[in-house]
Amino acid sequence: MTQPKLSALELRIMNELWTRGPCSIREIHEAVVKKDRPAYTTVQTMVYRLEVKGALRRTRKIGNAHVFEATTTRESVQTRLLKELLGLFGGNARPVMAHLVEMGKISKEDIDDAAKLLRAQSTRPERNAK
Amino acid sequence: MTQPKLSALELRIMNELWTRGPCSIREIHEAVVKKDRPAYTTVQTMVYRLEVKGALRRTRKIGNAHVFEATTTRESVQTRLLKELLGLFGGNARPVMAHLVEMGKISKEDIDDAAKLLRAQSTRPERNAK
DNA sequence: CATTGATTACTACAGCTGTCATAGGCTAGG
DNA sequence: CCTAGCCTATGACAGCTGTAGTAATCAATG
Repeated sequence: MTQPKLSALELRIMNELWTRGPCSIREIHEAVVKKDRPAYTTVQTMVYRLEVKGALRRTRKIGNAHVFEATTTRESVQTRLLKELLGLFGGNARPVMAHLVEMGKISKEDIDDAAKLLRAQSTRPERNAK
Repeated sequence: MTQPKLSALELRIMNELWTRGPCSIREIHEAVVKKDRPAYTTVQTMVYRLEVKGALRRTRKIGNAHVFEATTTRESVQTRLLKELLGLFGGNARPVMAHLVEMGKISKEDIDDAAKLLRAQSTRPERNAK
């Protein structure tokens, strides 16, 4: 795997980069701090670790501050997470969907949409399954 | 939260208890060892920690061996995991389903089934959503 | 150029996870 | 009753996460 597995807080940080585009530690901190309150240097540490893991990189400087940008896509990370979850659900998507419905997280439109996607895909080249 | 949050290996162990019912450490170990190979005492340690966390308990002894049984349900743990994942997906189930389709993990039947569940539910008392 | 305020770079550390070894206790077989 | 073997109870430890303090640096301002 190219993907080095990210922790919860690391994910929160990556989320900011994914939604806002490249930003400084200050910006990430301010965004993240709304939900919870890690100190500035805590965010900084995490960013450094993400850099070491290769999930982001420094692009340029503004003043003496670095600007960071994601080098992994949200998609790929989400896919990996979902795979992991599926494993814990016995590899079967059905209980996942059942839970989503049960939790009131799925609307009719969501389902129609998924059905549409599925149809579109089945007429398409082989997707892996396993 | 009553749920103390379980790690990957802890989940694997709970899975055995959930599917097989009460069993001894030896049995859990033998089941878990097929996939990977943690030593017997590694499983033992995990079981003890799960006991401390209150996710399982000792029910009786066979010879000098204890028999353990889950005290949390698979459902509740799955729900919690899914909530966590949803958070990382921005609280929205749609990208989750899209990914599942994309990964070839969802069949037409799965979708129909979910739709059925949804209909059944919508005629039913208020489920939380939010 | 000297001061000040922000930013970086580095260090530290505690709790959780996964990993197991070891020592001692108990059961079953002879 | 004694011994072999399984099981339990503990202890240890390294790596990862989250947390943050501190010292050094840099840039801008007067």
